[in-house]
Amino acid sequence: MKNKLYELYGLLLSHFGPQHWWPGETPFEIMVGAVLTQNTNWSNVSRAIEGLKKEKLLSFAALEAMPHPELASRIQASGYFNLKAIRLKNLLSAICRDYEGDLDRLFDEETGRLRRWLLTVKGIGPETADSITLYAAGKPSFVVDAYTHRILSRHGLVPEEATYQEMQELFHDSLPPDVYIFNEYHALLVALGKHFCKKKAPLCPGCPAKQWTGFLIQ
DNA sequence: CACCAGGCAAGTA
DNA sequence: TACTTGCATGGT
Repeated sequence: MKNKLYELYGLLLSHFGPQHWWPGETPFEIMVGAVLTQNTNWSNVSRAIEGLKKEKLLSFAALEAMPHPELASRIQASGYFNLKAIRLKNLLSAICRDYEGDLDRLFDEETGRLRRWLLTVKGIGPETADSITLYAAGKPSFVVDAYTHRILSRHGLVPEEATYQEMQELFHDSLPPDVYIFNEYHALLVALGKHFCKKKAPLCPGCPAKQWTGFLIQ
């Protein structure tokens, strides 16, 4: 009862079951997906990634060498394709510059160092940095997204104007720094958000998911 | 038809 | 510092 966030985790896990994120097979694929899914439905991202896979182009070397117009057209289905082509290239170029193009070396960095390095890349913001850190590198940095903010604020657990850092600290202070828990918890919040906490949905006292909101509202 | 989706950076005052 | 705007596809 004193740690609502940890309690919510258990409740979500028992209702939705393990989500087994990220939906990607390799750290590289996860990193690419993290950039492509910025403000975008996953089904569109998935189409773009499957297209690259089909042509055997989903590799560091292939994408790094690909001219901008071709990369943009190949990721068209993910939306914002010109922007995302540049962002992906920025990231790959920076890895070449600072880590000799060696993803394993980048992902061997200590959690905080890795996250801060990712944030220096233009086009990588806090959520994308944390997604890569947690899901591609396997380090415990909690991912906060639009659903997380909506769910927390609608339950009165944070003010509407809470910042990314404030929400992340709330999770970091409430949970053991466990990669498995961070992984599942974020995925479960997305699952919950998709079902019951959409933008236009009624606020939580009246929302349809009585099973999980009941205990939070009291 | 309008609205939304697992953001981010640049522009304006 | 505090808002606002551009980026773009595909599903409901």
